[in-house]
Amino acid sequence: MNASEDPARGIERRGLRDQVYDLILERLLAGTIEPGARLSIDTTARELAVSPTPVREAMVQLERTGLVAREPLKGYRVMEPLDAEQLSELFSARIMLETTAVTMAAATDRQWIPGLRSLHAAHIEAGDRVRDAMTRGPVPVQLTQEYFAADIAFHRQIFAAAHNRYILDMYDGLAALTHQMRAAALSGPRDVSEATEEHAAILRAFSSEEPLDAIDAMQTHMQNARERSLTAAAP
Amino acid sequence: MNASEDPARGIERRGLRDQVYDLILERLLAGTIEPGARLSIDTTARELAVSPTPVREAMVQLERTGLVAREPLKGYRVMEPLDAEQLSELFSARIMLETTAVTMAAATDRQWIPGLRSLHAAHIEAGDRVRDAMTRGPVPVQLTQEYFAADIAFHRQIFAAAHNRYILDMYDGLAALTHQMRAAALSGPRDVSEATEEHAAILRAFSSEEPLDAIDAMQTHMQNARERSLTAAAP
DNA sequence: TTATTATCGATCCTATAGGAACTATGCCAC
DNA sequence: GTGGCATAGTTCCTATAGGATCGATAATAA
Repeated sequence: MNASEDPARGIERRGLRDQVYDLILERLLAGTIEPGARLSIDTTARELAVSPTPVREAMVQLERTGLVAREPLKGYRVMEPLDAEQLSELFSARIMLETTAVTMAAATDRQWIPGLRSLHAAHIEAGDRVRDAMTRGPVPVQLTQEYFAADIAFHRQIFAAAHNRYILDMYDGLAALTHQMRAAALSGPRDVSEATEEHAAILRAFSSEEPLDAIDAMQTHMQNARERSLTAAAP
Repeated sequence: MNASEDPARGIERRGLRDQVYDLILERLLAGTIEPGARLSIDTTARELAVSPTPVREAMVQLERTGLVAREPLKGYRVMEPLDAEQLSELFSARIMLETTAVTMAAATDRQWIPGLRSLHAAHIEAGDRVRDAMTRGPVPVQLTQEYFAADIAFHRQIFAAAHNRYILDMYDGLAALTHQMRAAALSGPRDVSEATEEHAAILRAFSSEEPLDAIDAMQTHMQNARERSLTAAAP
């Protein structure tokens, strides 16, 4: 209605479309909506107290993430979780992207490495909180969300350092699916420990005098991550 | 209005959104709209005799192609043509994708090669028509459009043979920019001859007993294409 | 003459209403 | 009992109208 009611919100100026997009994306990544369920346009609009138009725009944008599917004249549906074949293709695509990004990033002046180090520290802290919560029962959704966000931020920093906007966009396009996949694959505290340690190895290689070693470290990380997800997906 | 007027169109069922998307994309790729010009929502809606809502949805979808940019509360603009840095990044991204796709495709059973051969023949025919038109003055827009479409179809077949939907989506996401870039770089009949010959080399390698040679052929093609675009962009 | 401010026009953004299509339920015929 | 058909409900899709914002022009003051 009156978006300028709160002057403290400053220069949001994003329009309703992006806010609706963030809200629905948050719901989808939380996994509370069952796969295959229909995402009604105006039901969602009523729930969020907006008109269907911005919801419709957000849905178009959500198609790009691969989390929802559109059937013309039938509406939107929540995508089913990835099967084994899709999982394999997703990892192949990620390996291609990450390998290229690491190679490009290793050829730069590496001024961005302090930033990567702090992101790594944040990832470790989030991992500690998750492992700590694991000892006391089911892990709250918000903790795992923060953990995955920190993980993605670490990888994304490497892509940003590669200085290629198109490859960065490709990674962002896969980020939502990767997040969803990992949420389904996170099985125990060992996954967290292994992931943070592999990240540390990548960081060490970048900081060393042989930054090209980061390529091998990243490929090791990817292969281990693939195995971790496969063992979790096929019980 | 009444989309069911023609019963022979069968089960299109695409809704207005995709039709509007195709129309605007066609206009953008034709290059008749000057860069930086504003794409008014309801002006476009009036021109196409539809309501602003499907136009708005098509615009969201067009953002993904990189041909239009959105400024919240200010509308959409036609993107400026790619500068040298963006051009370099685009080629780096394409080389990554094409190299990976060729490697994957070479490892398959290669039943798709007859299809690639016919696409190559169509590409040659379209190239002949363009070169023929070049001798008689300015080339009609439709001919160059068909030529680029045949070129993209050739590459896309290789991506389809790689059997990775995510990498295929990445290629599709770059296709519009590639098309636009090539339209600005097409300078003379030599470009057409070289491109078709390089495609022929890729096809020969795929058909040979050493399909992995197609990787080298593709990389040669990419590097030559990069040089052709650079010489055309910097007169 | 220059800088600031107020006003006007155009456009985007949002909300509401009506028509069209799809899904599901119930009925009838075989 | 089963298959086909008609009808009702729900939802998507499109169109129109009103409020808010941005950019530009013109007028005024220094």
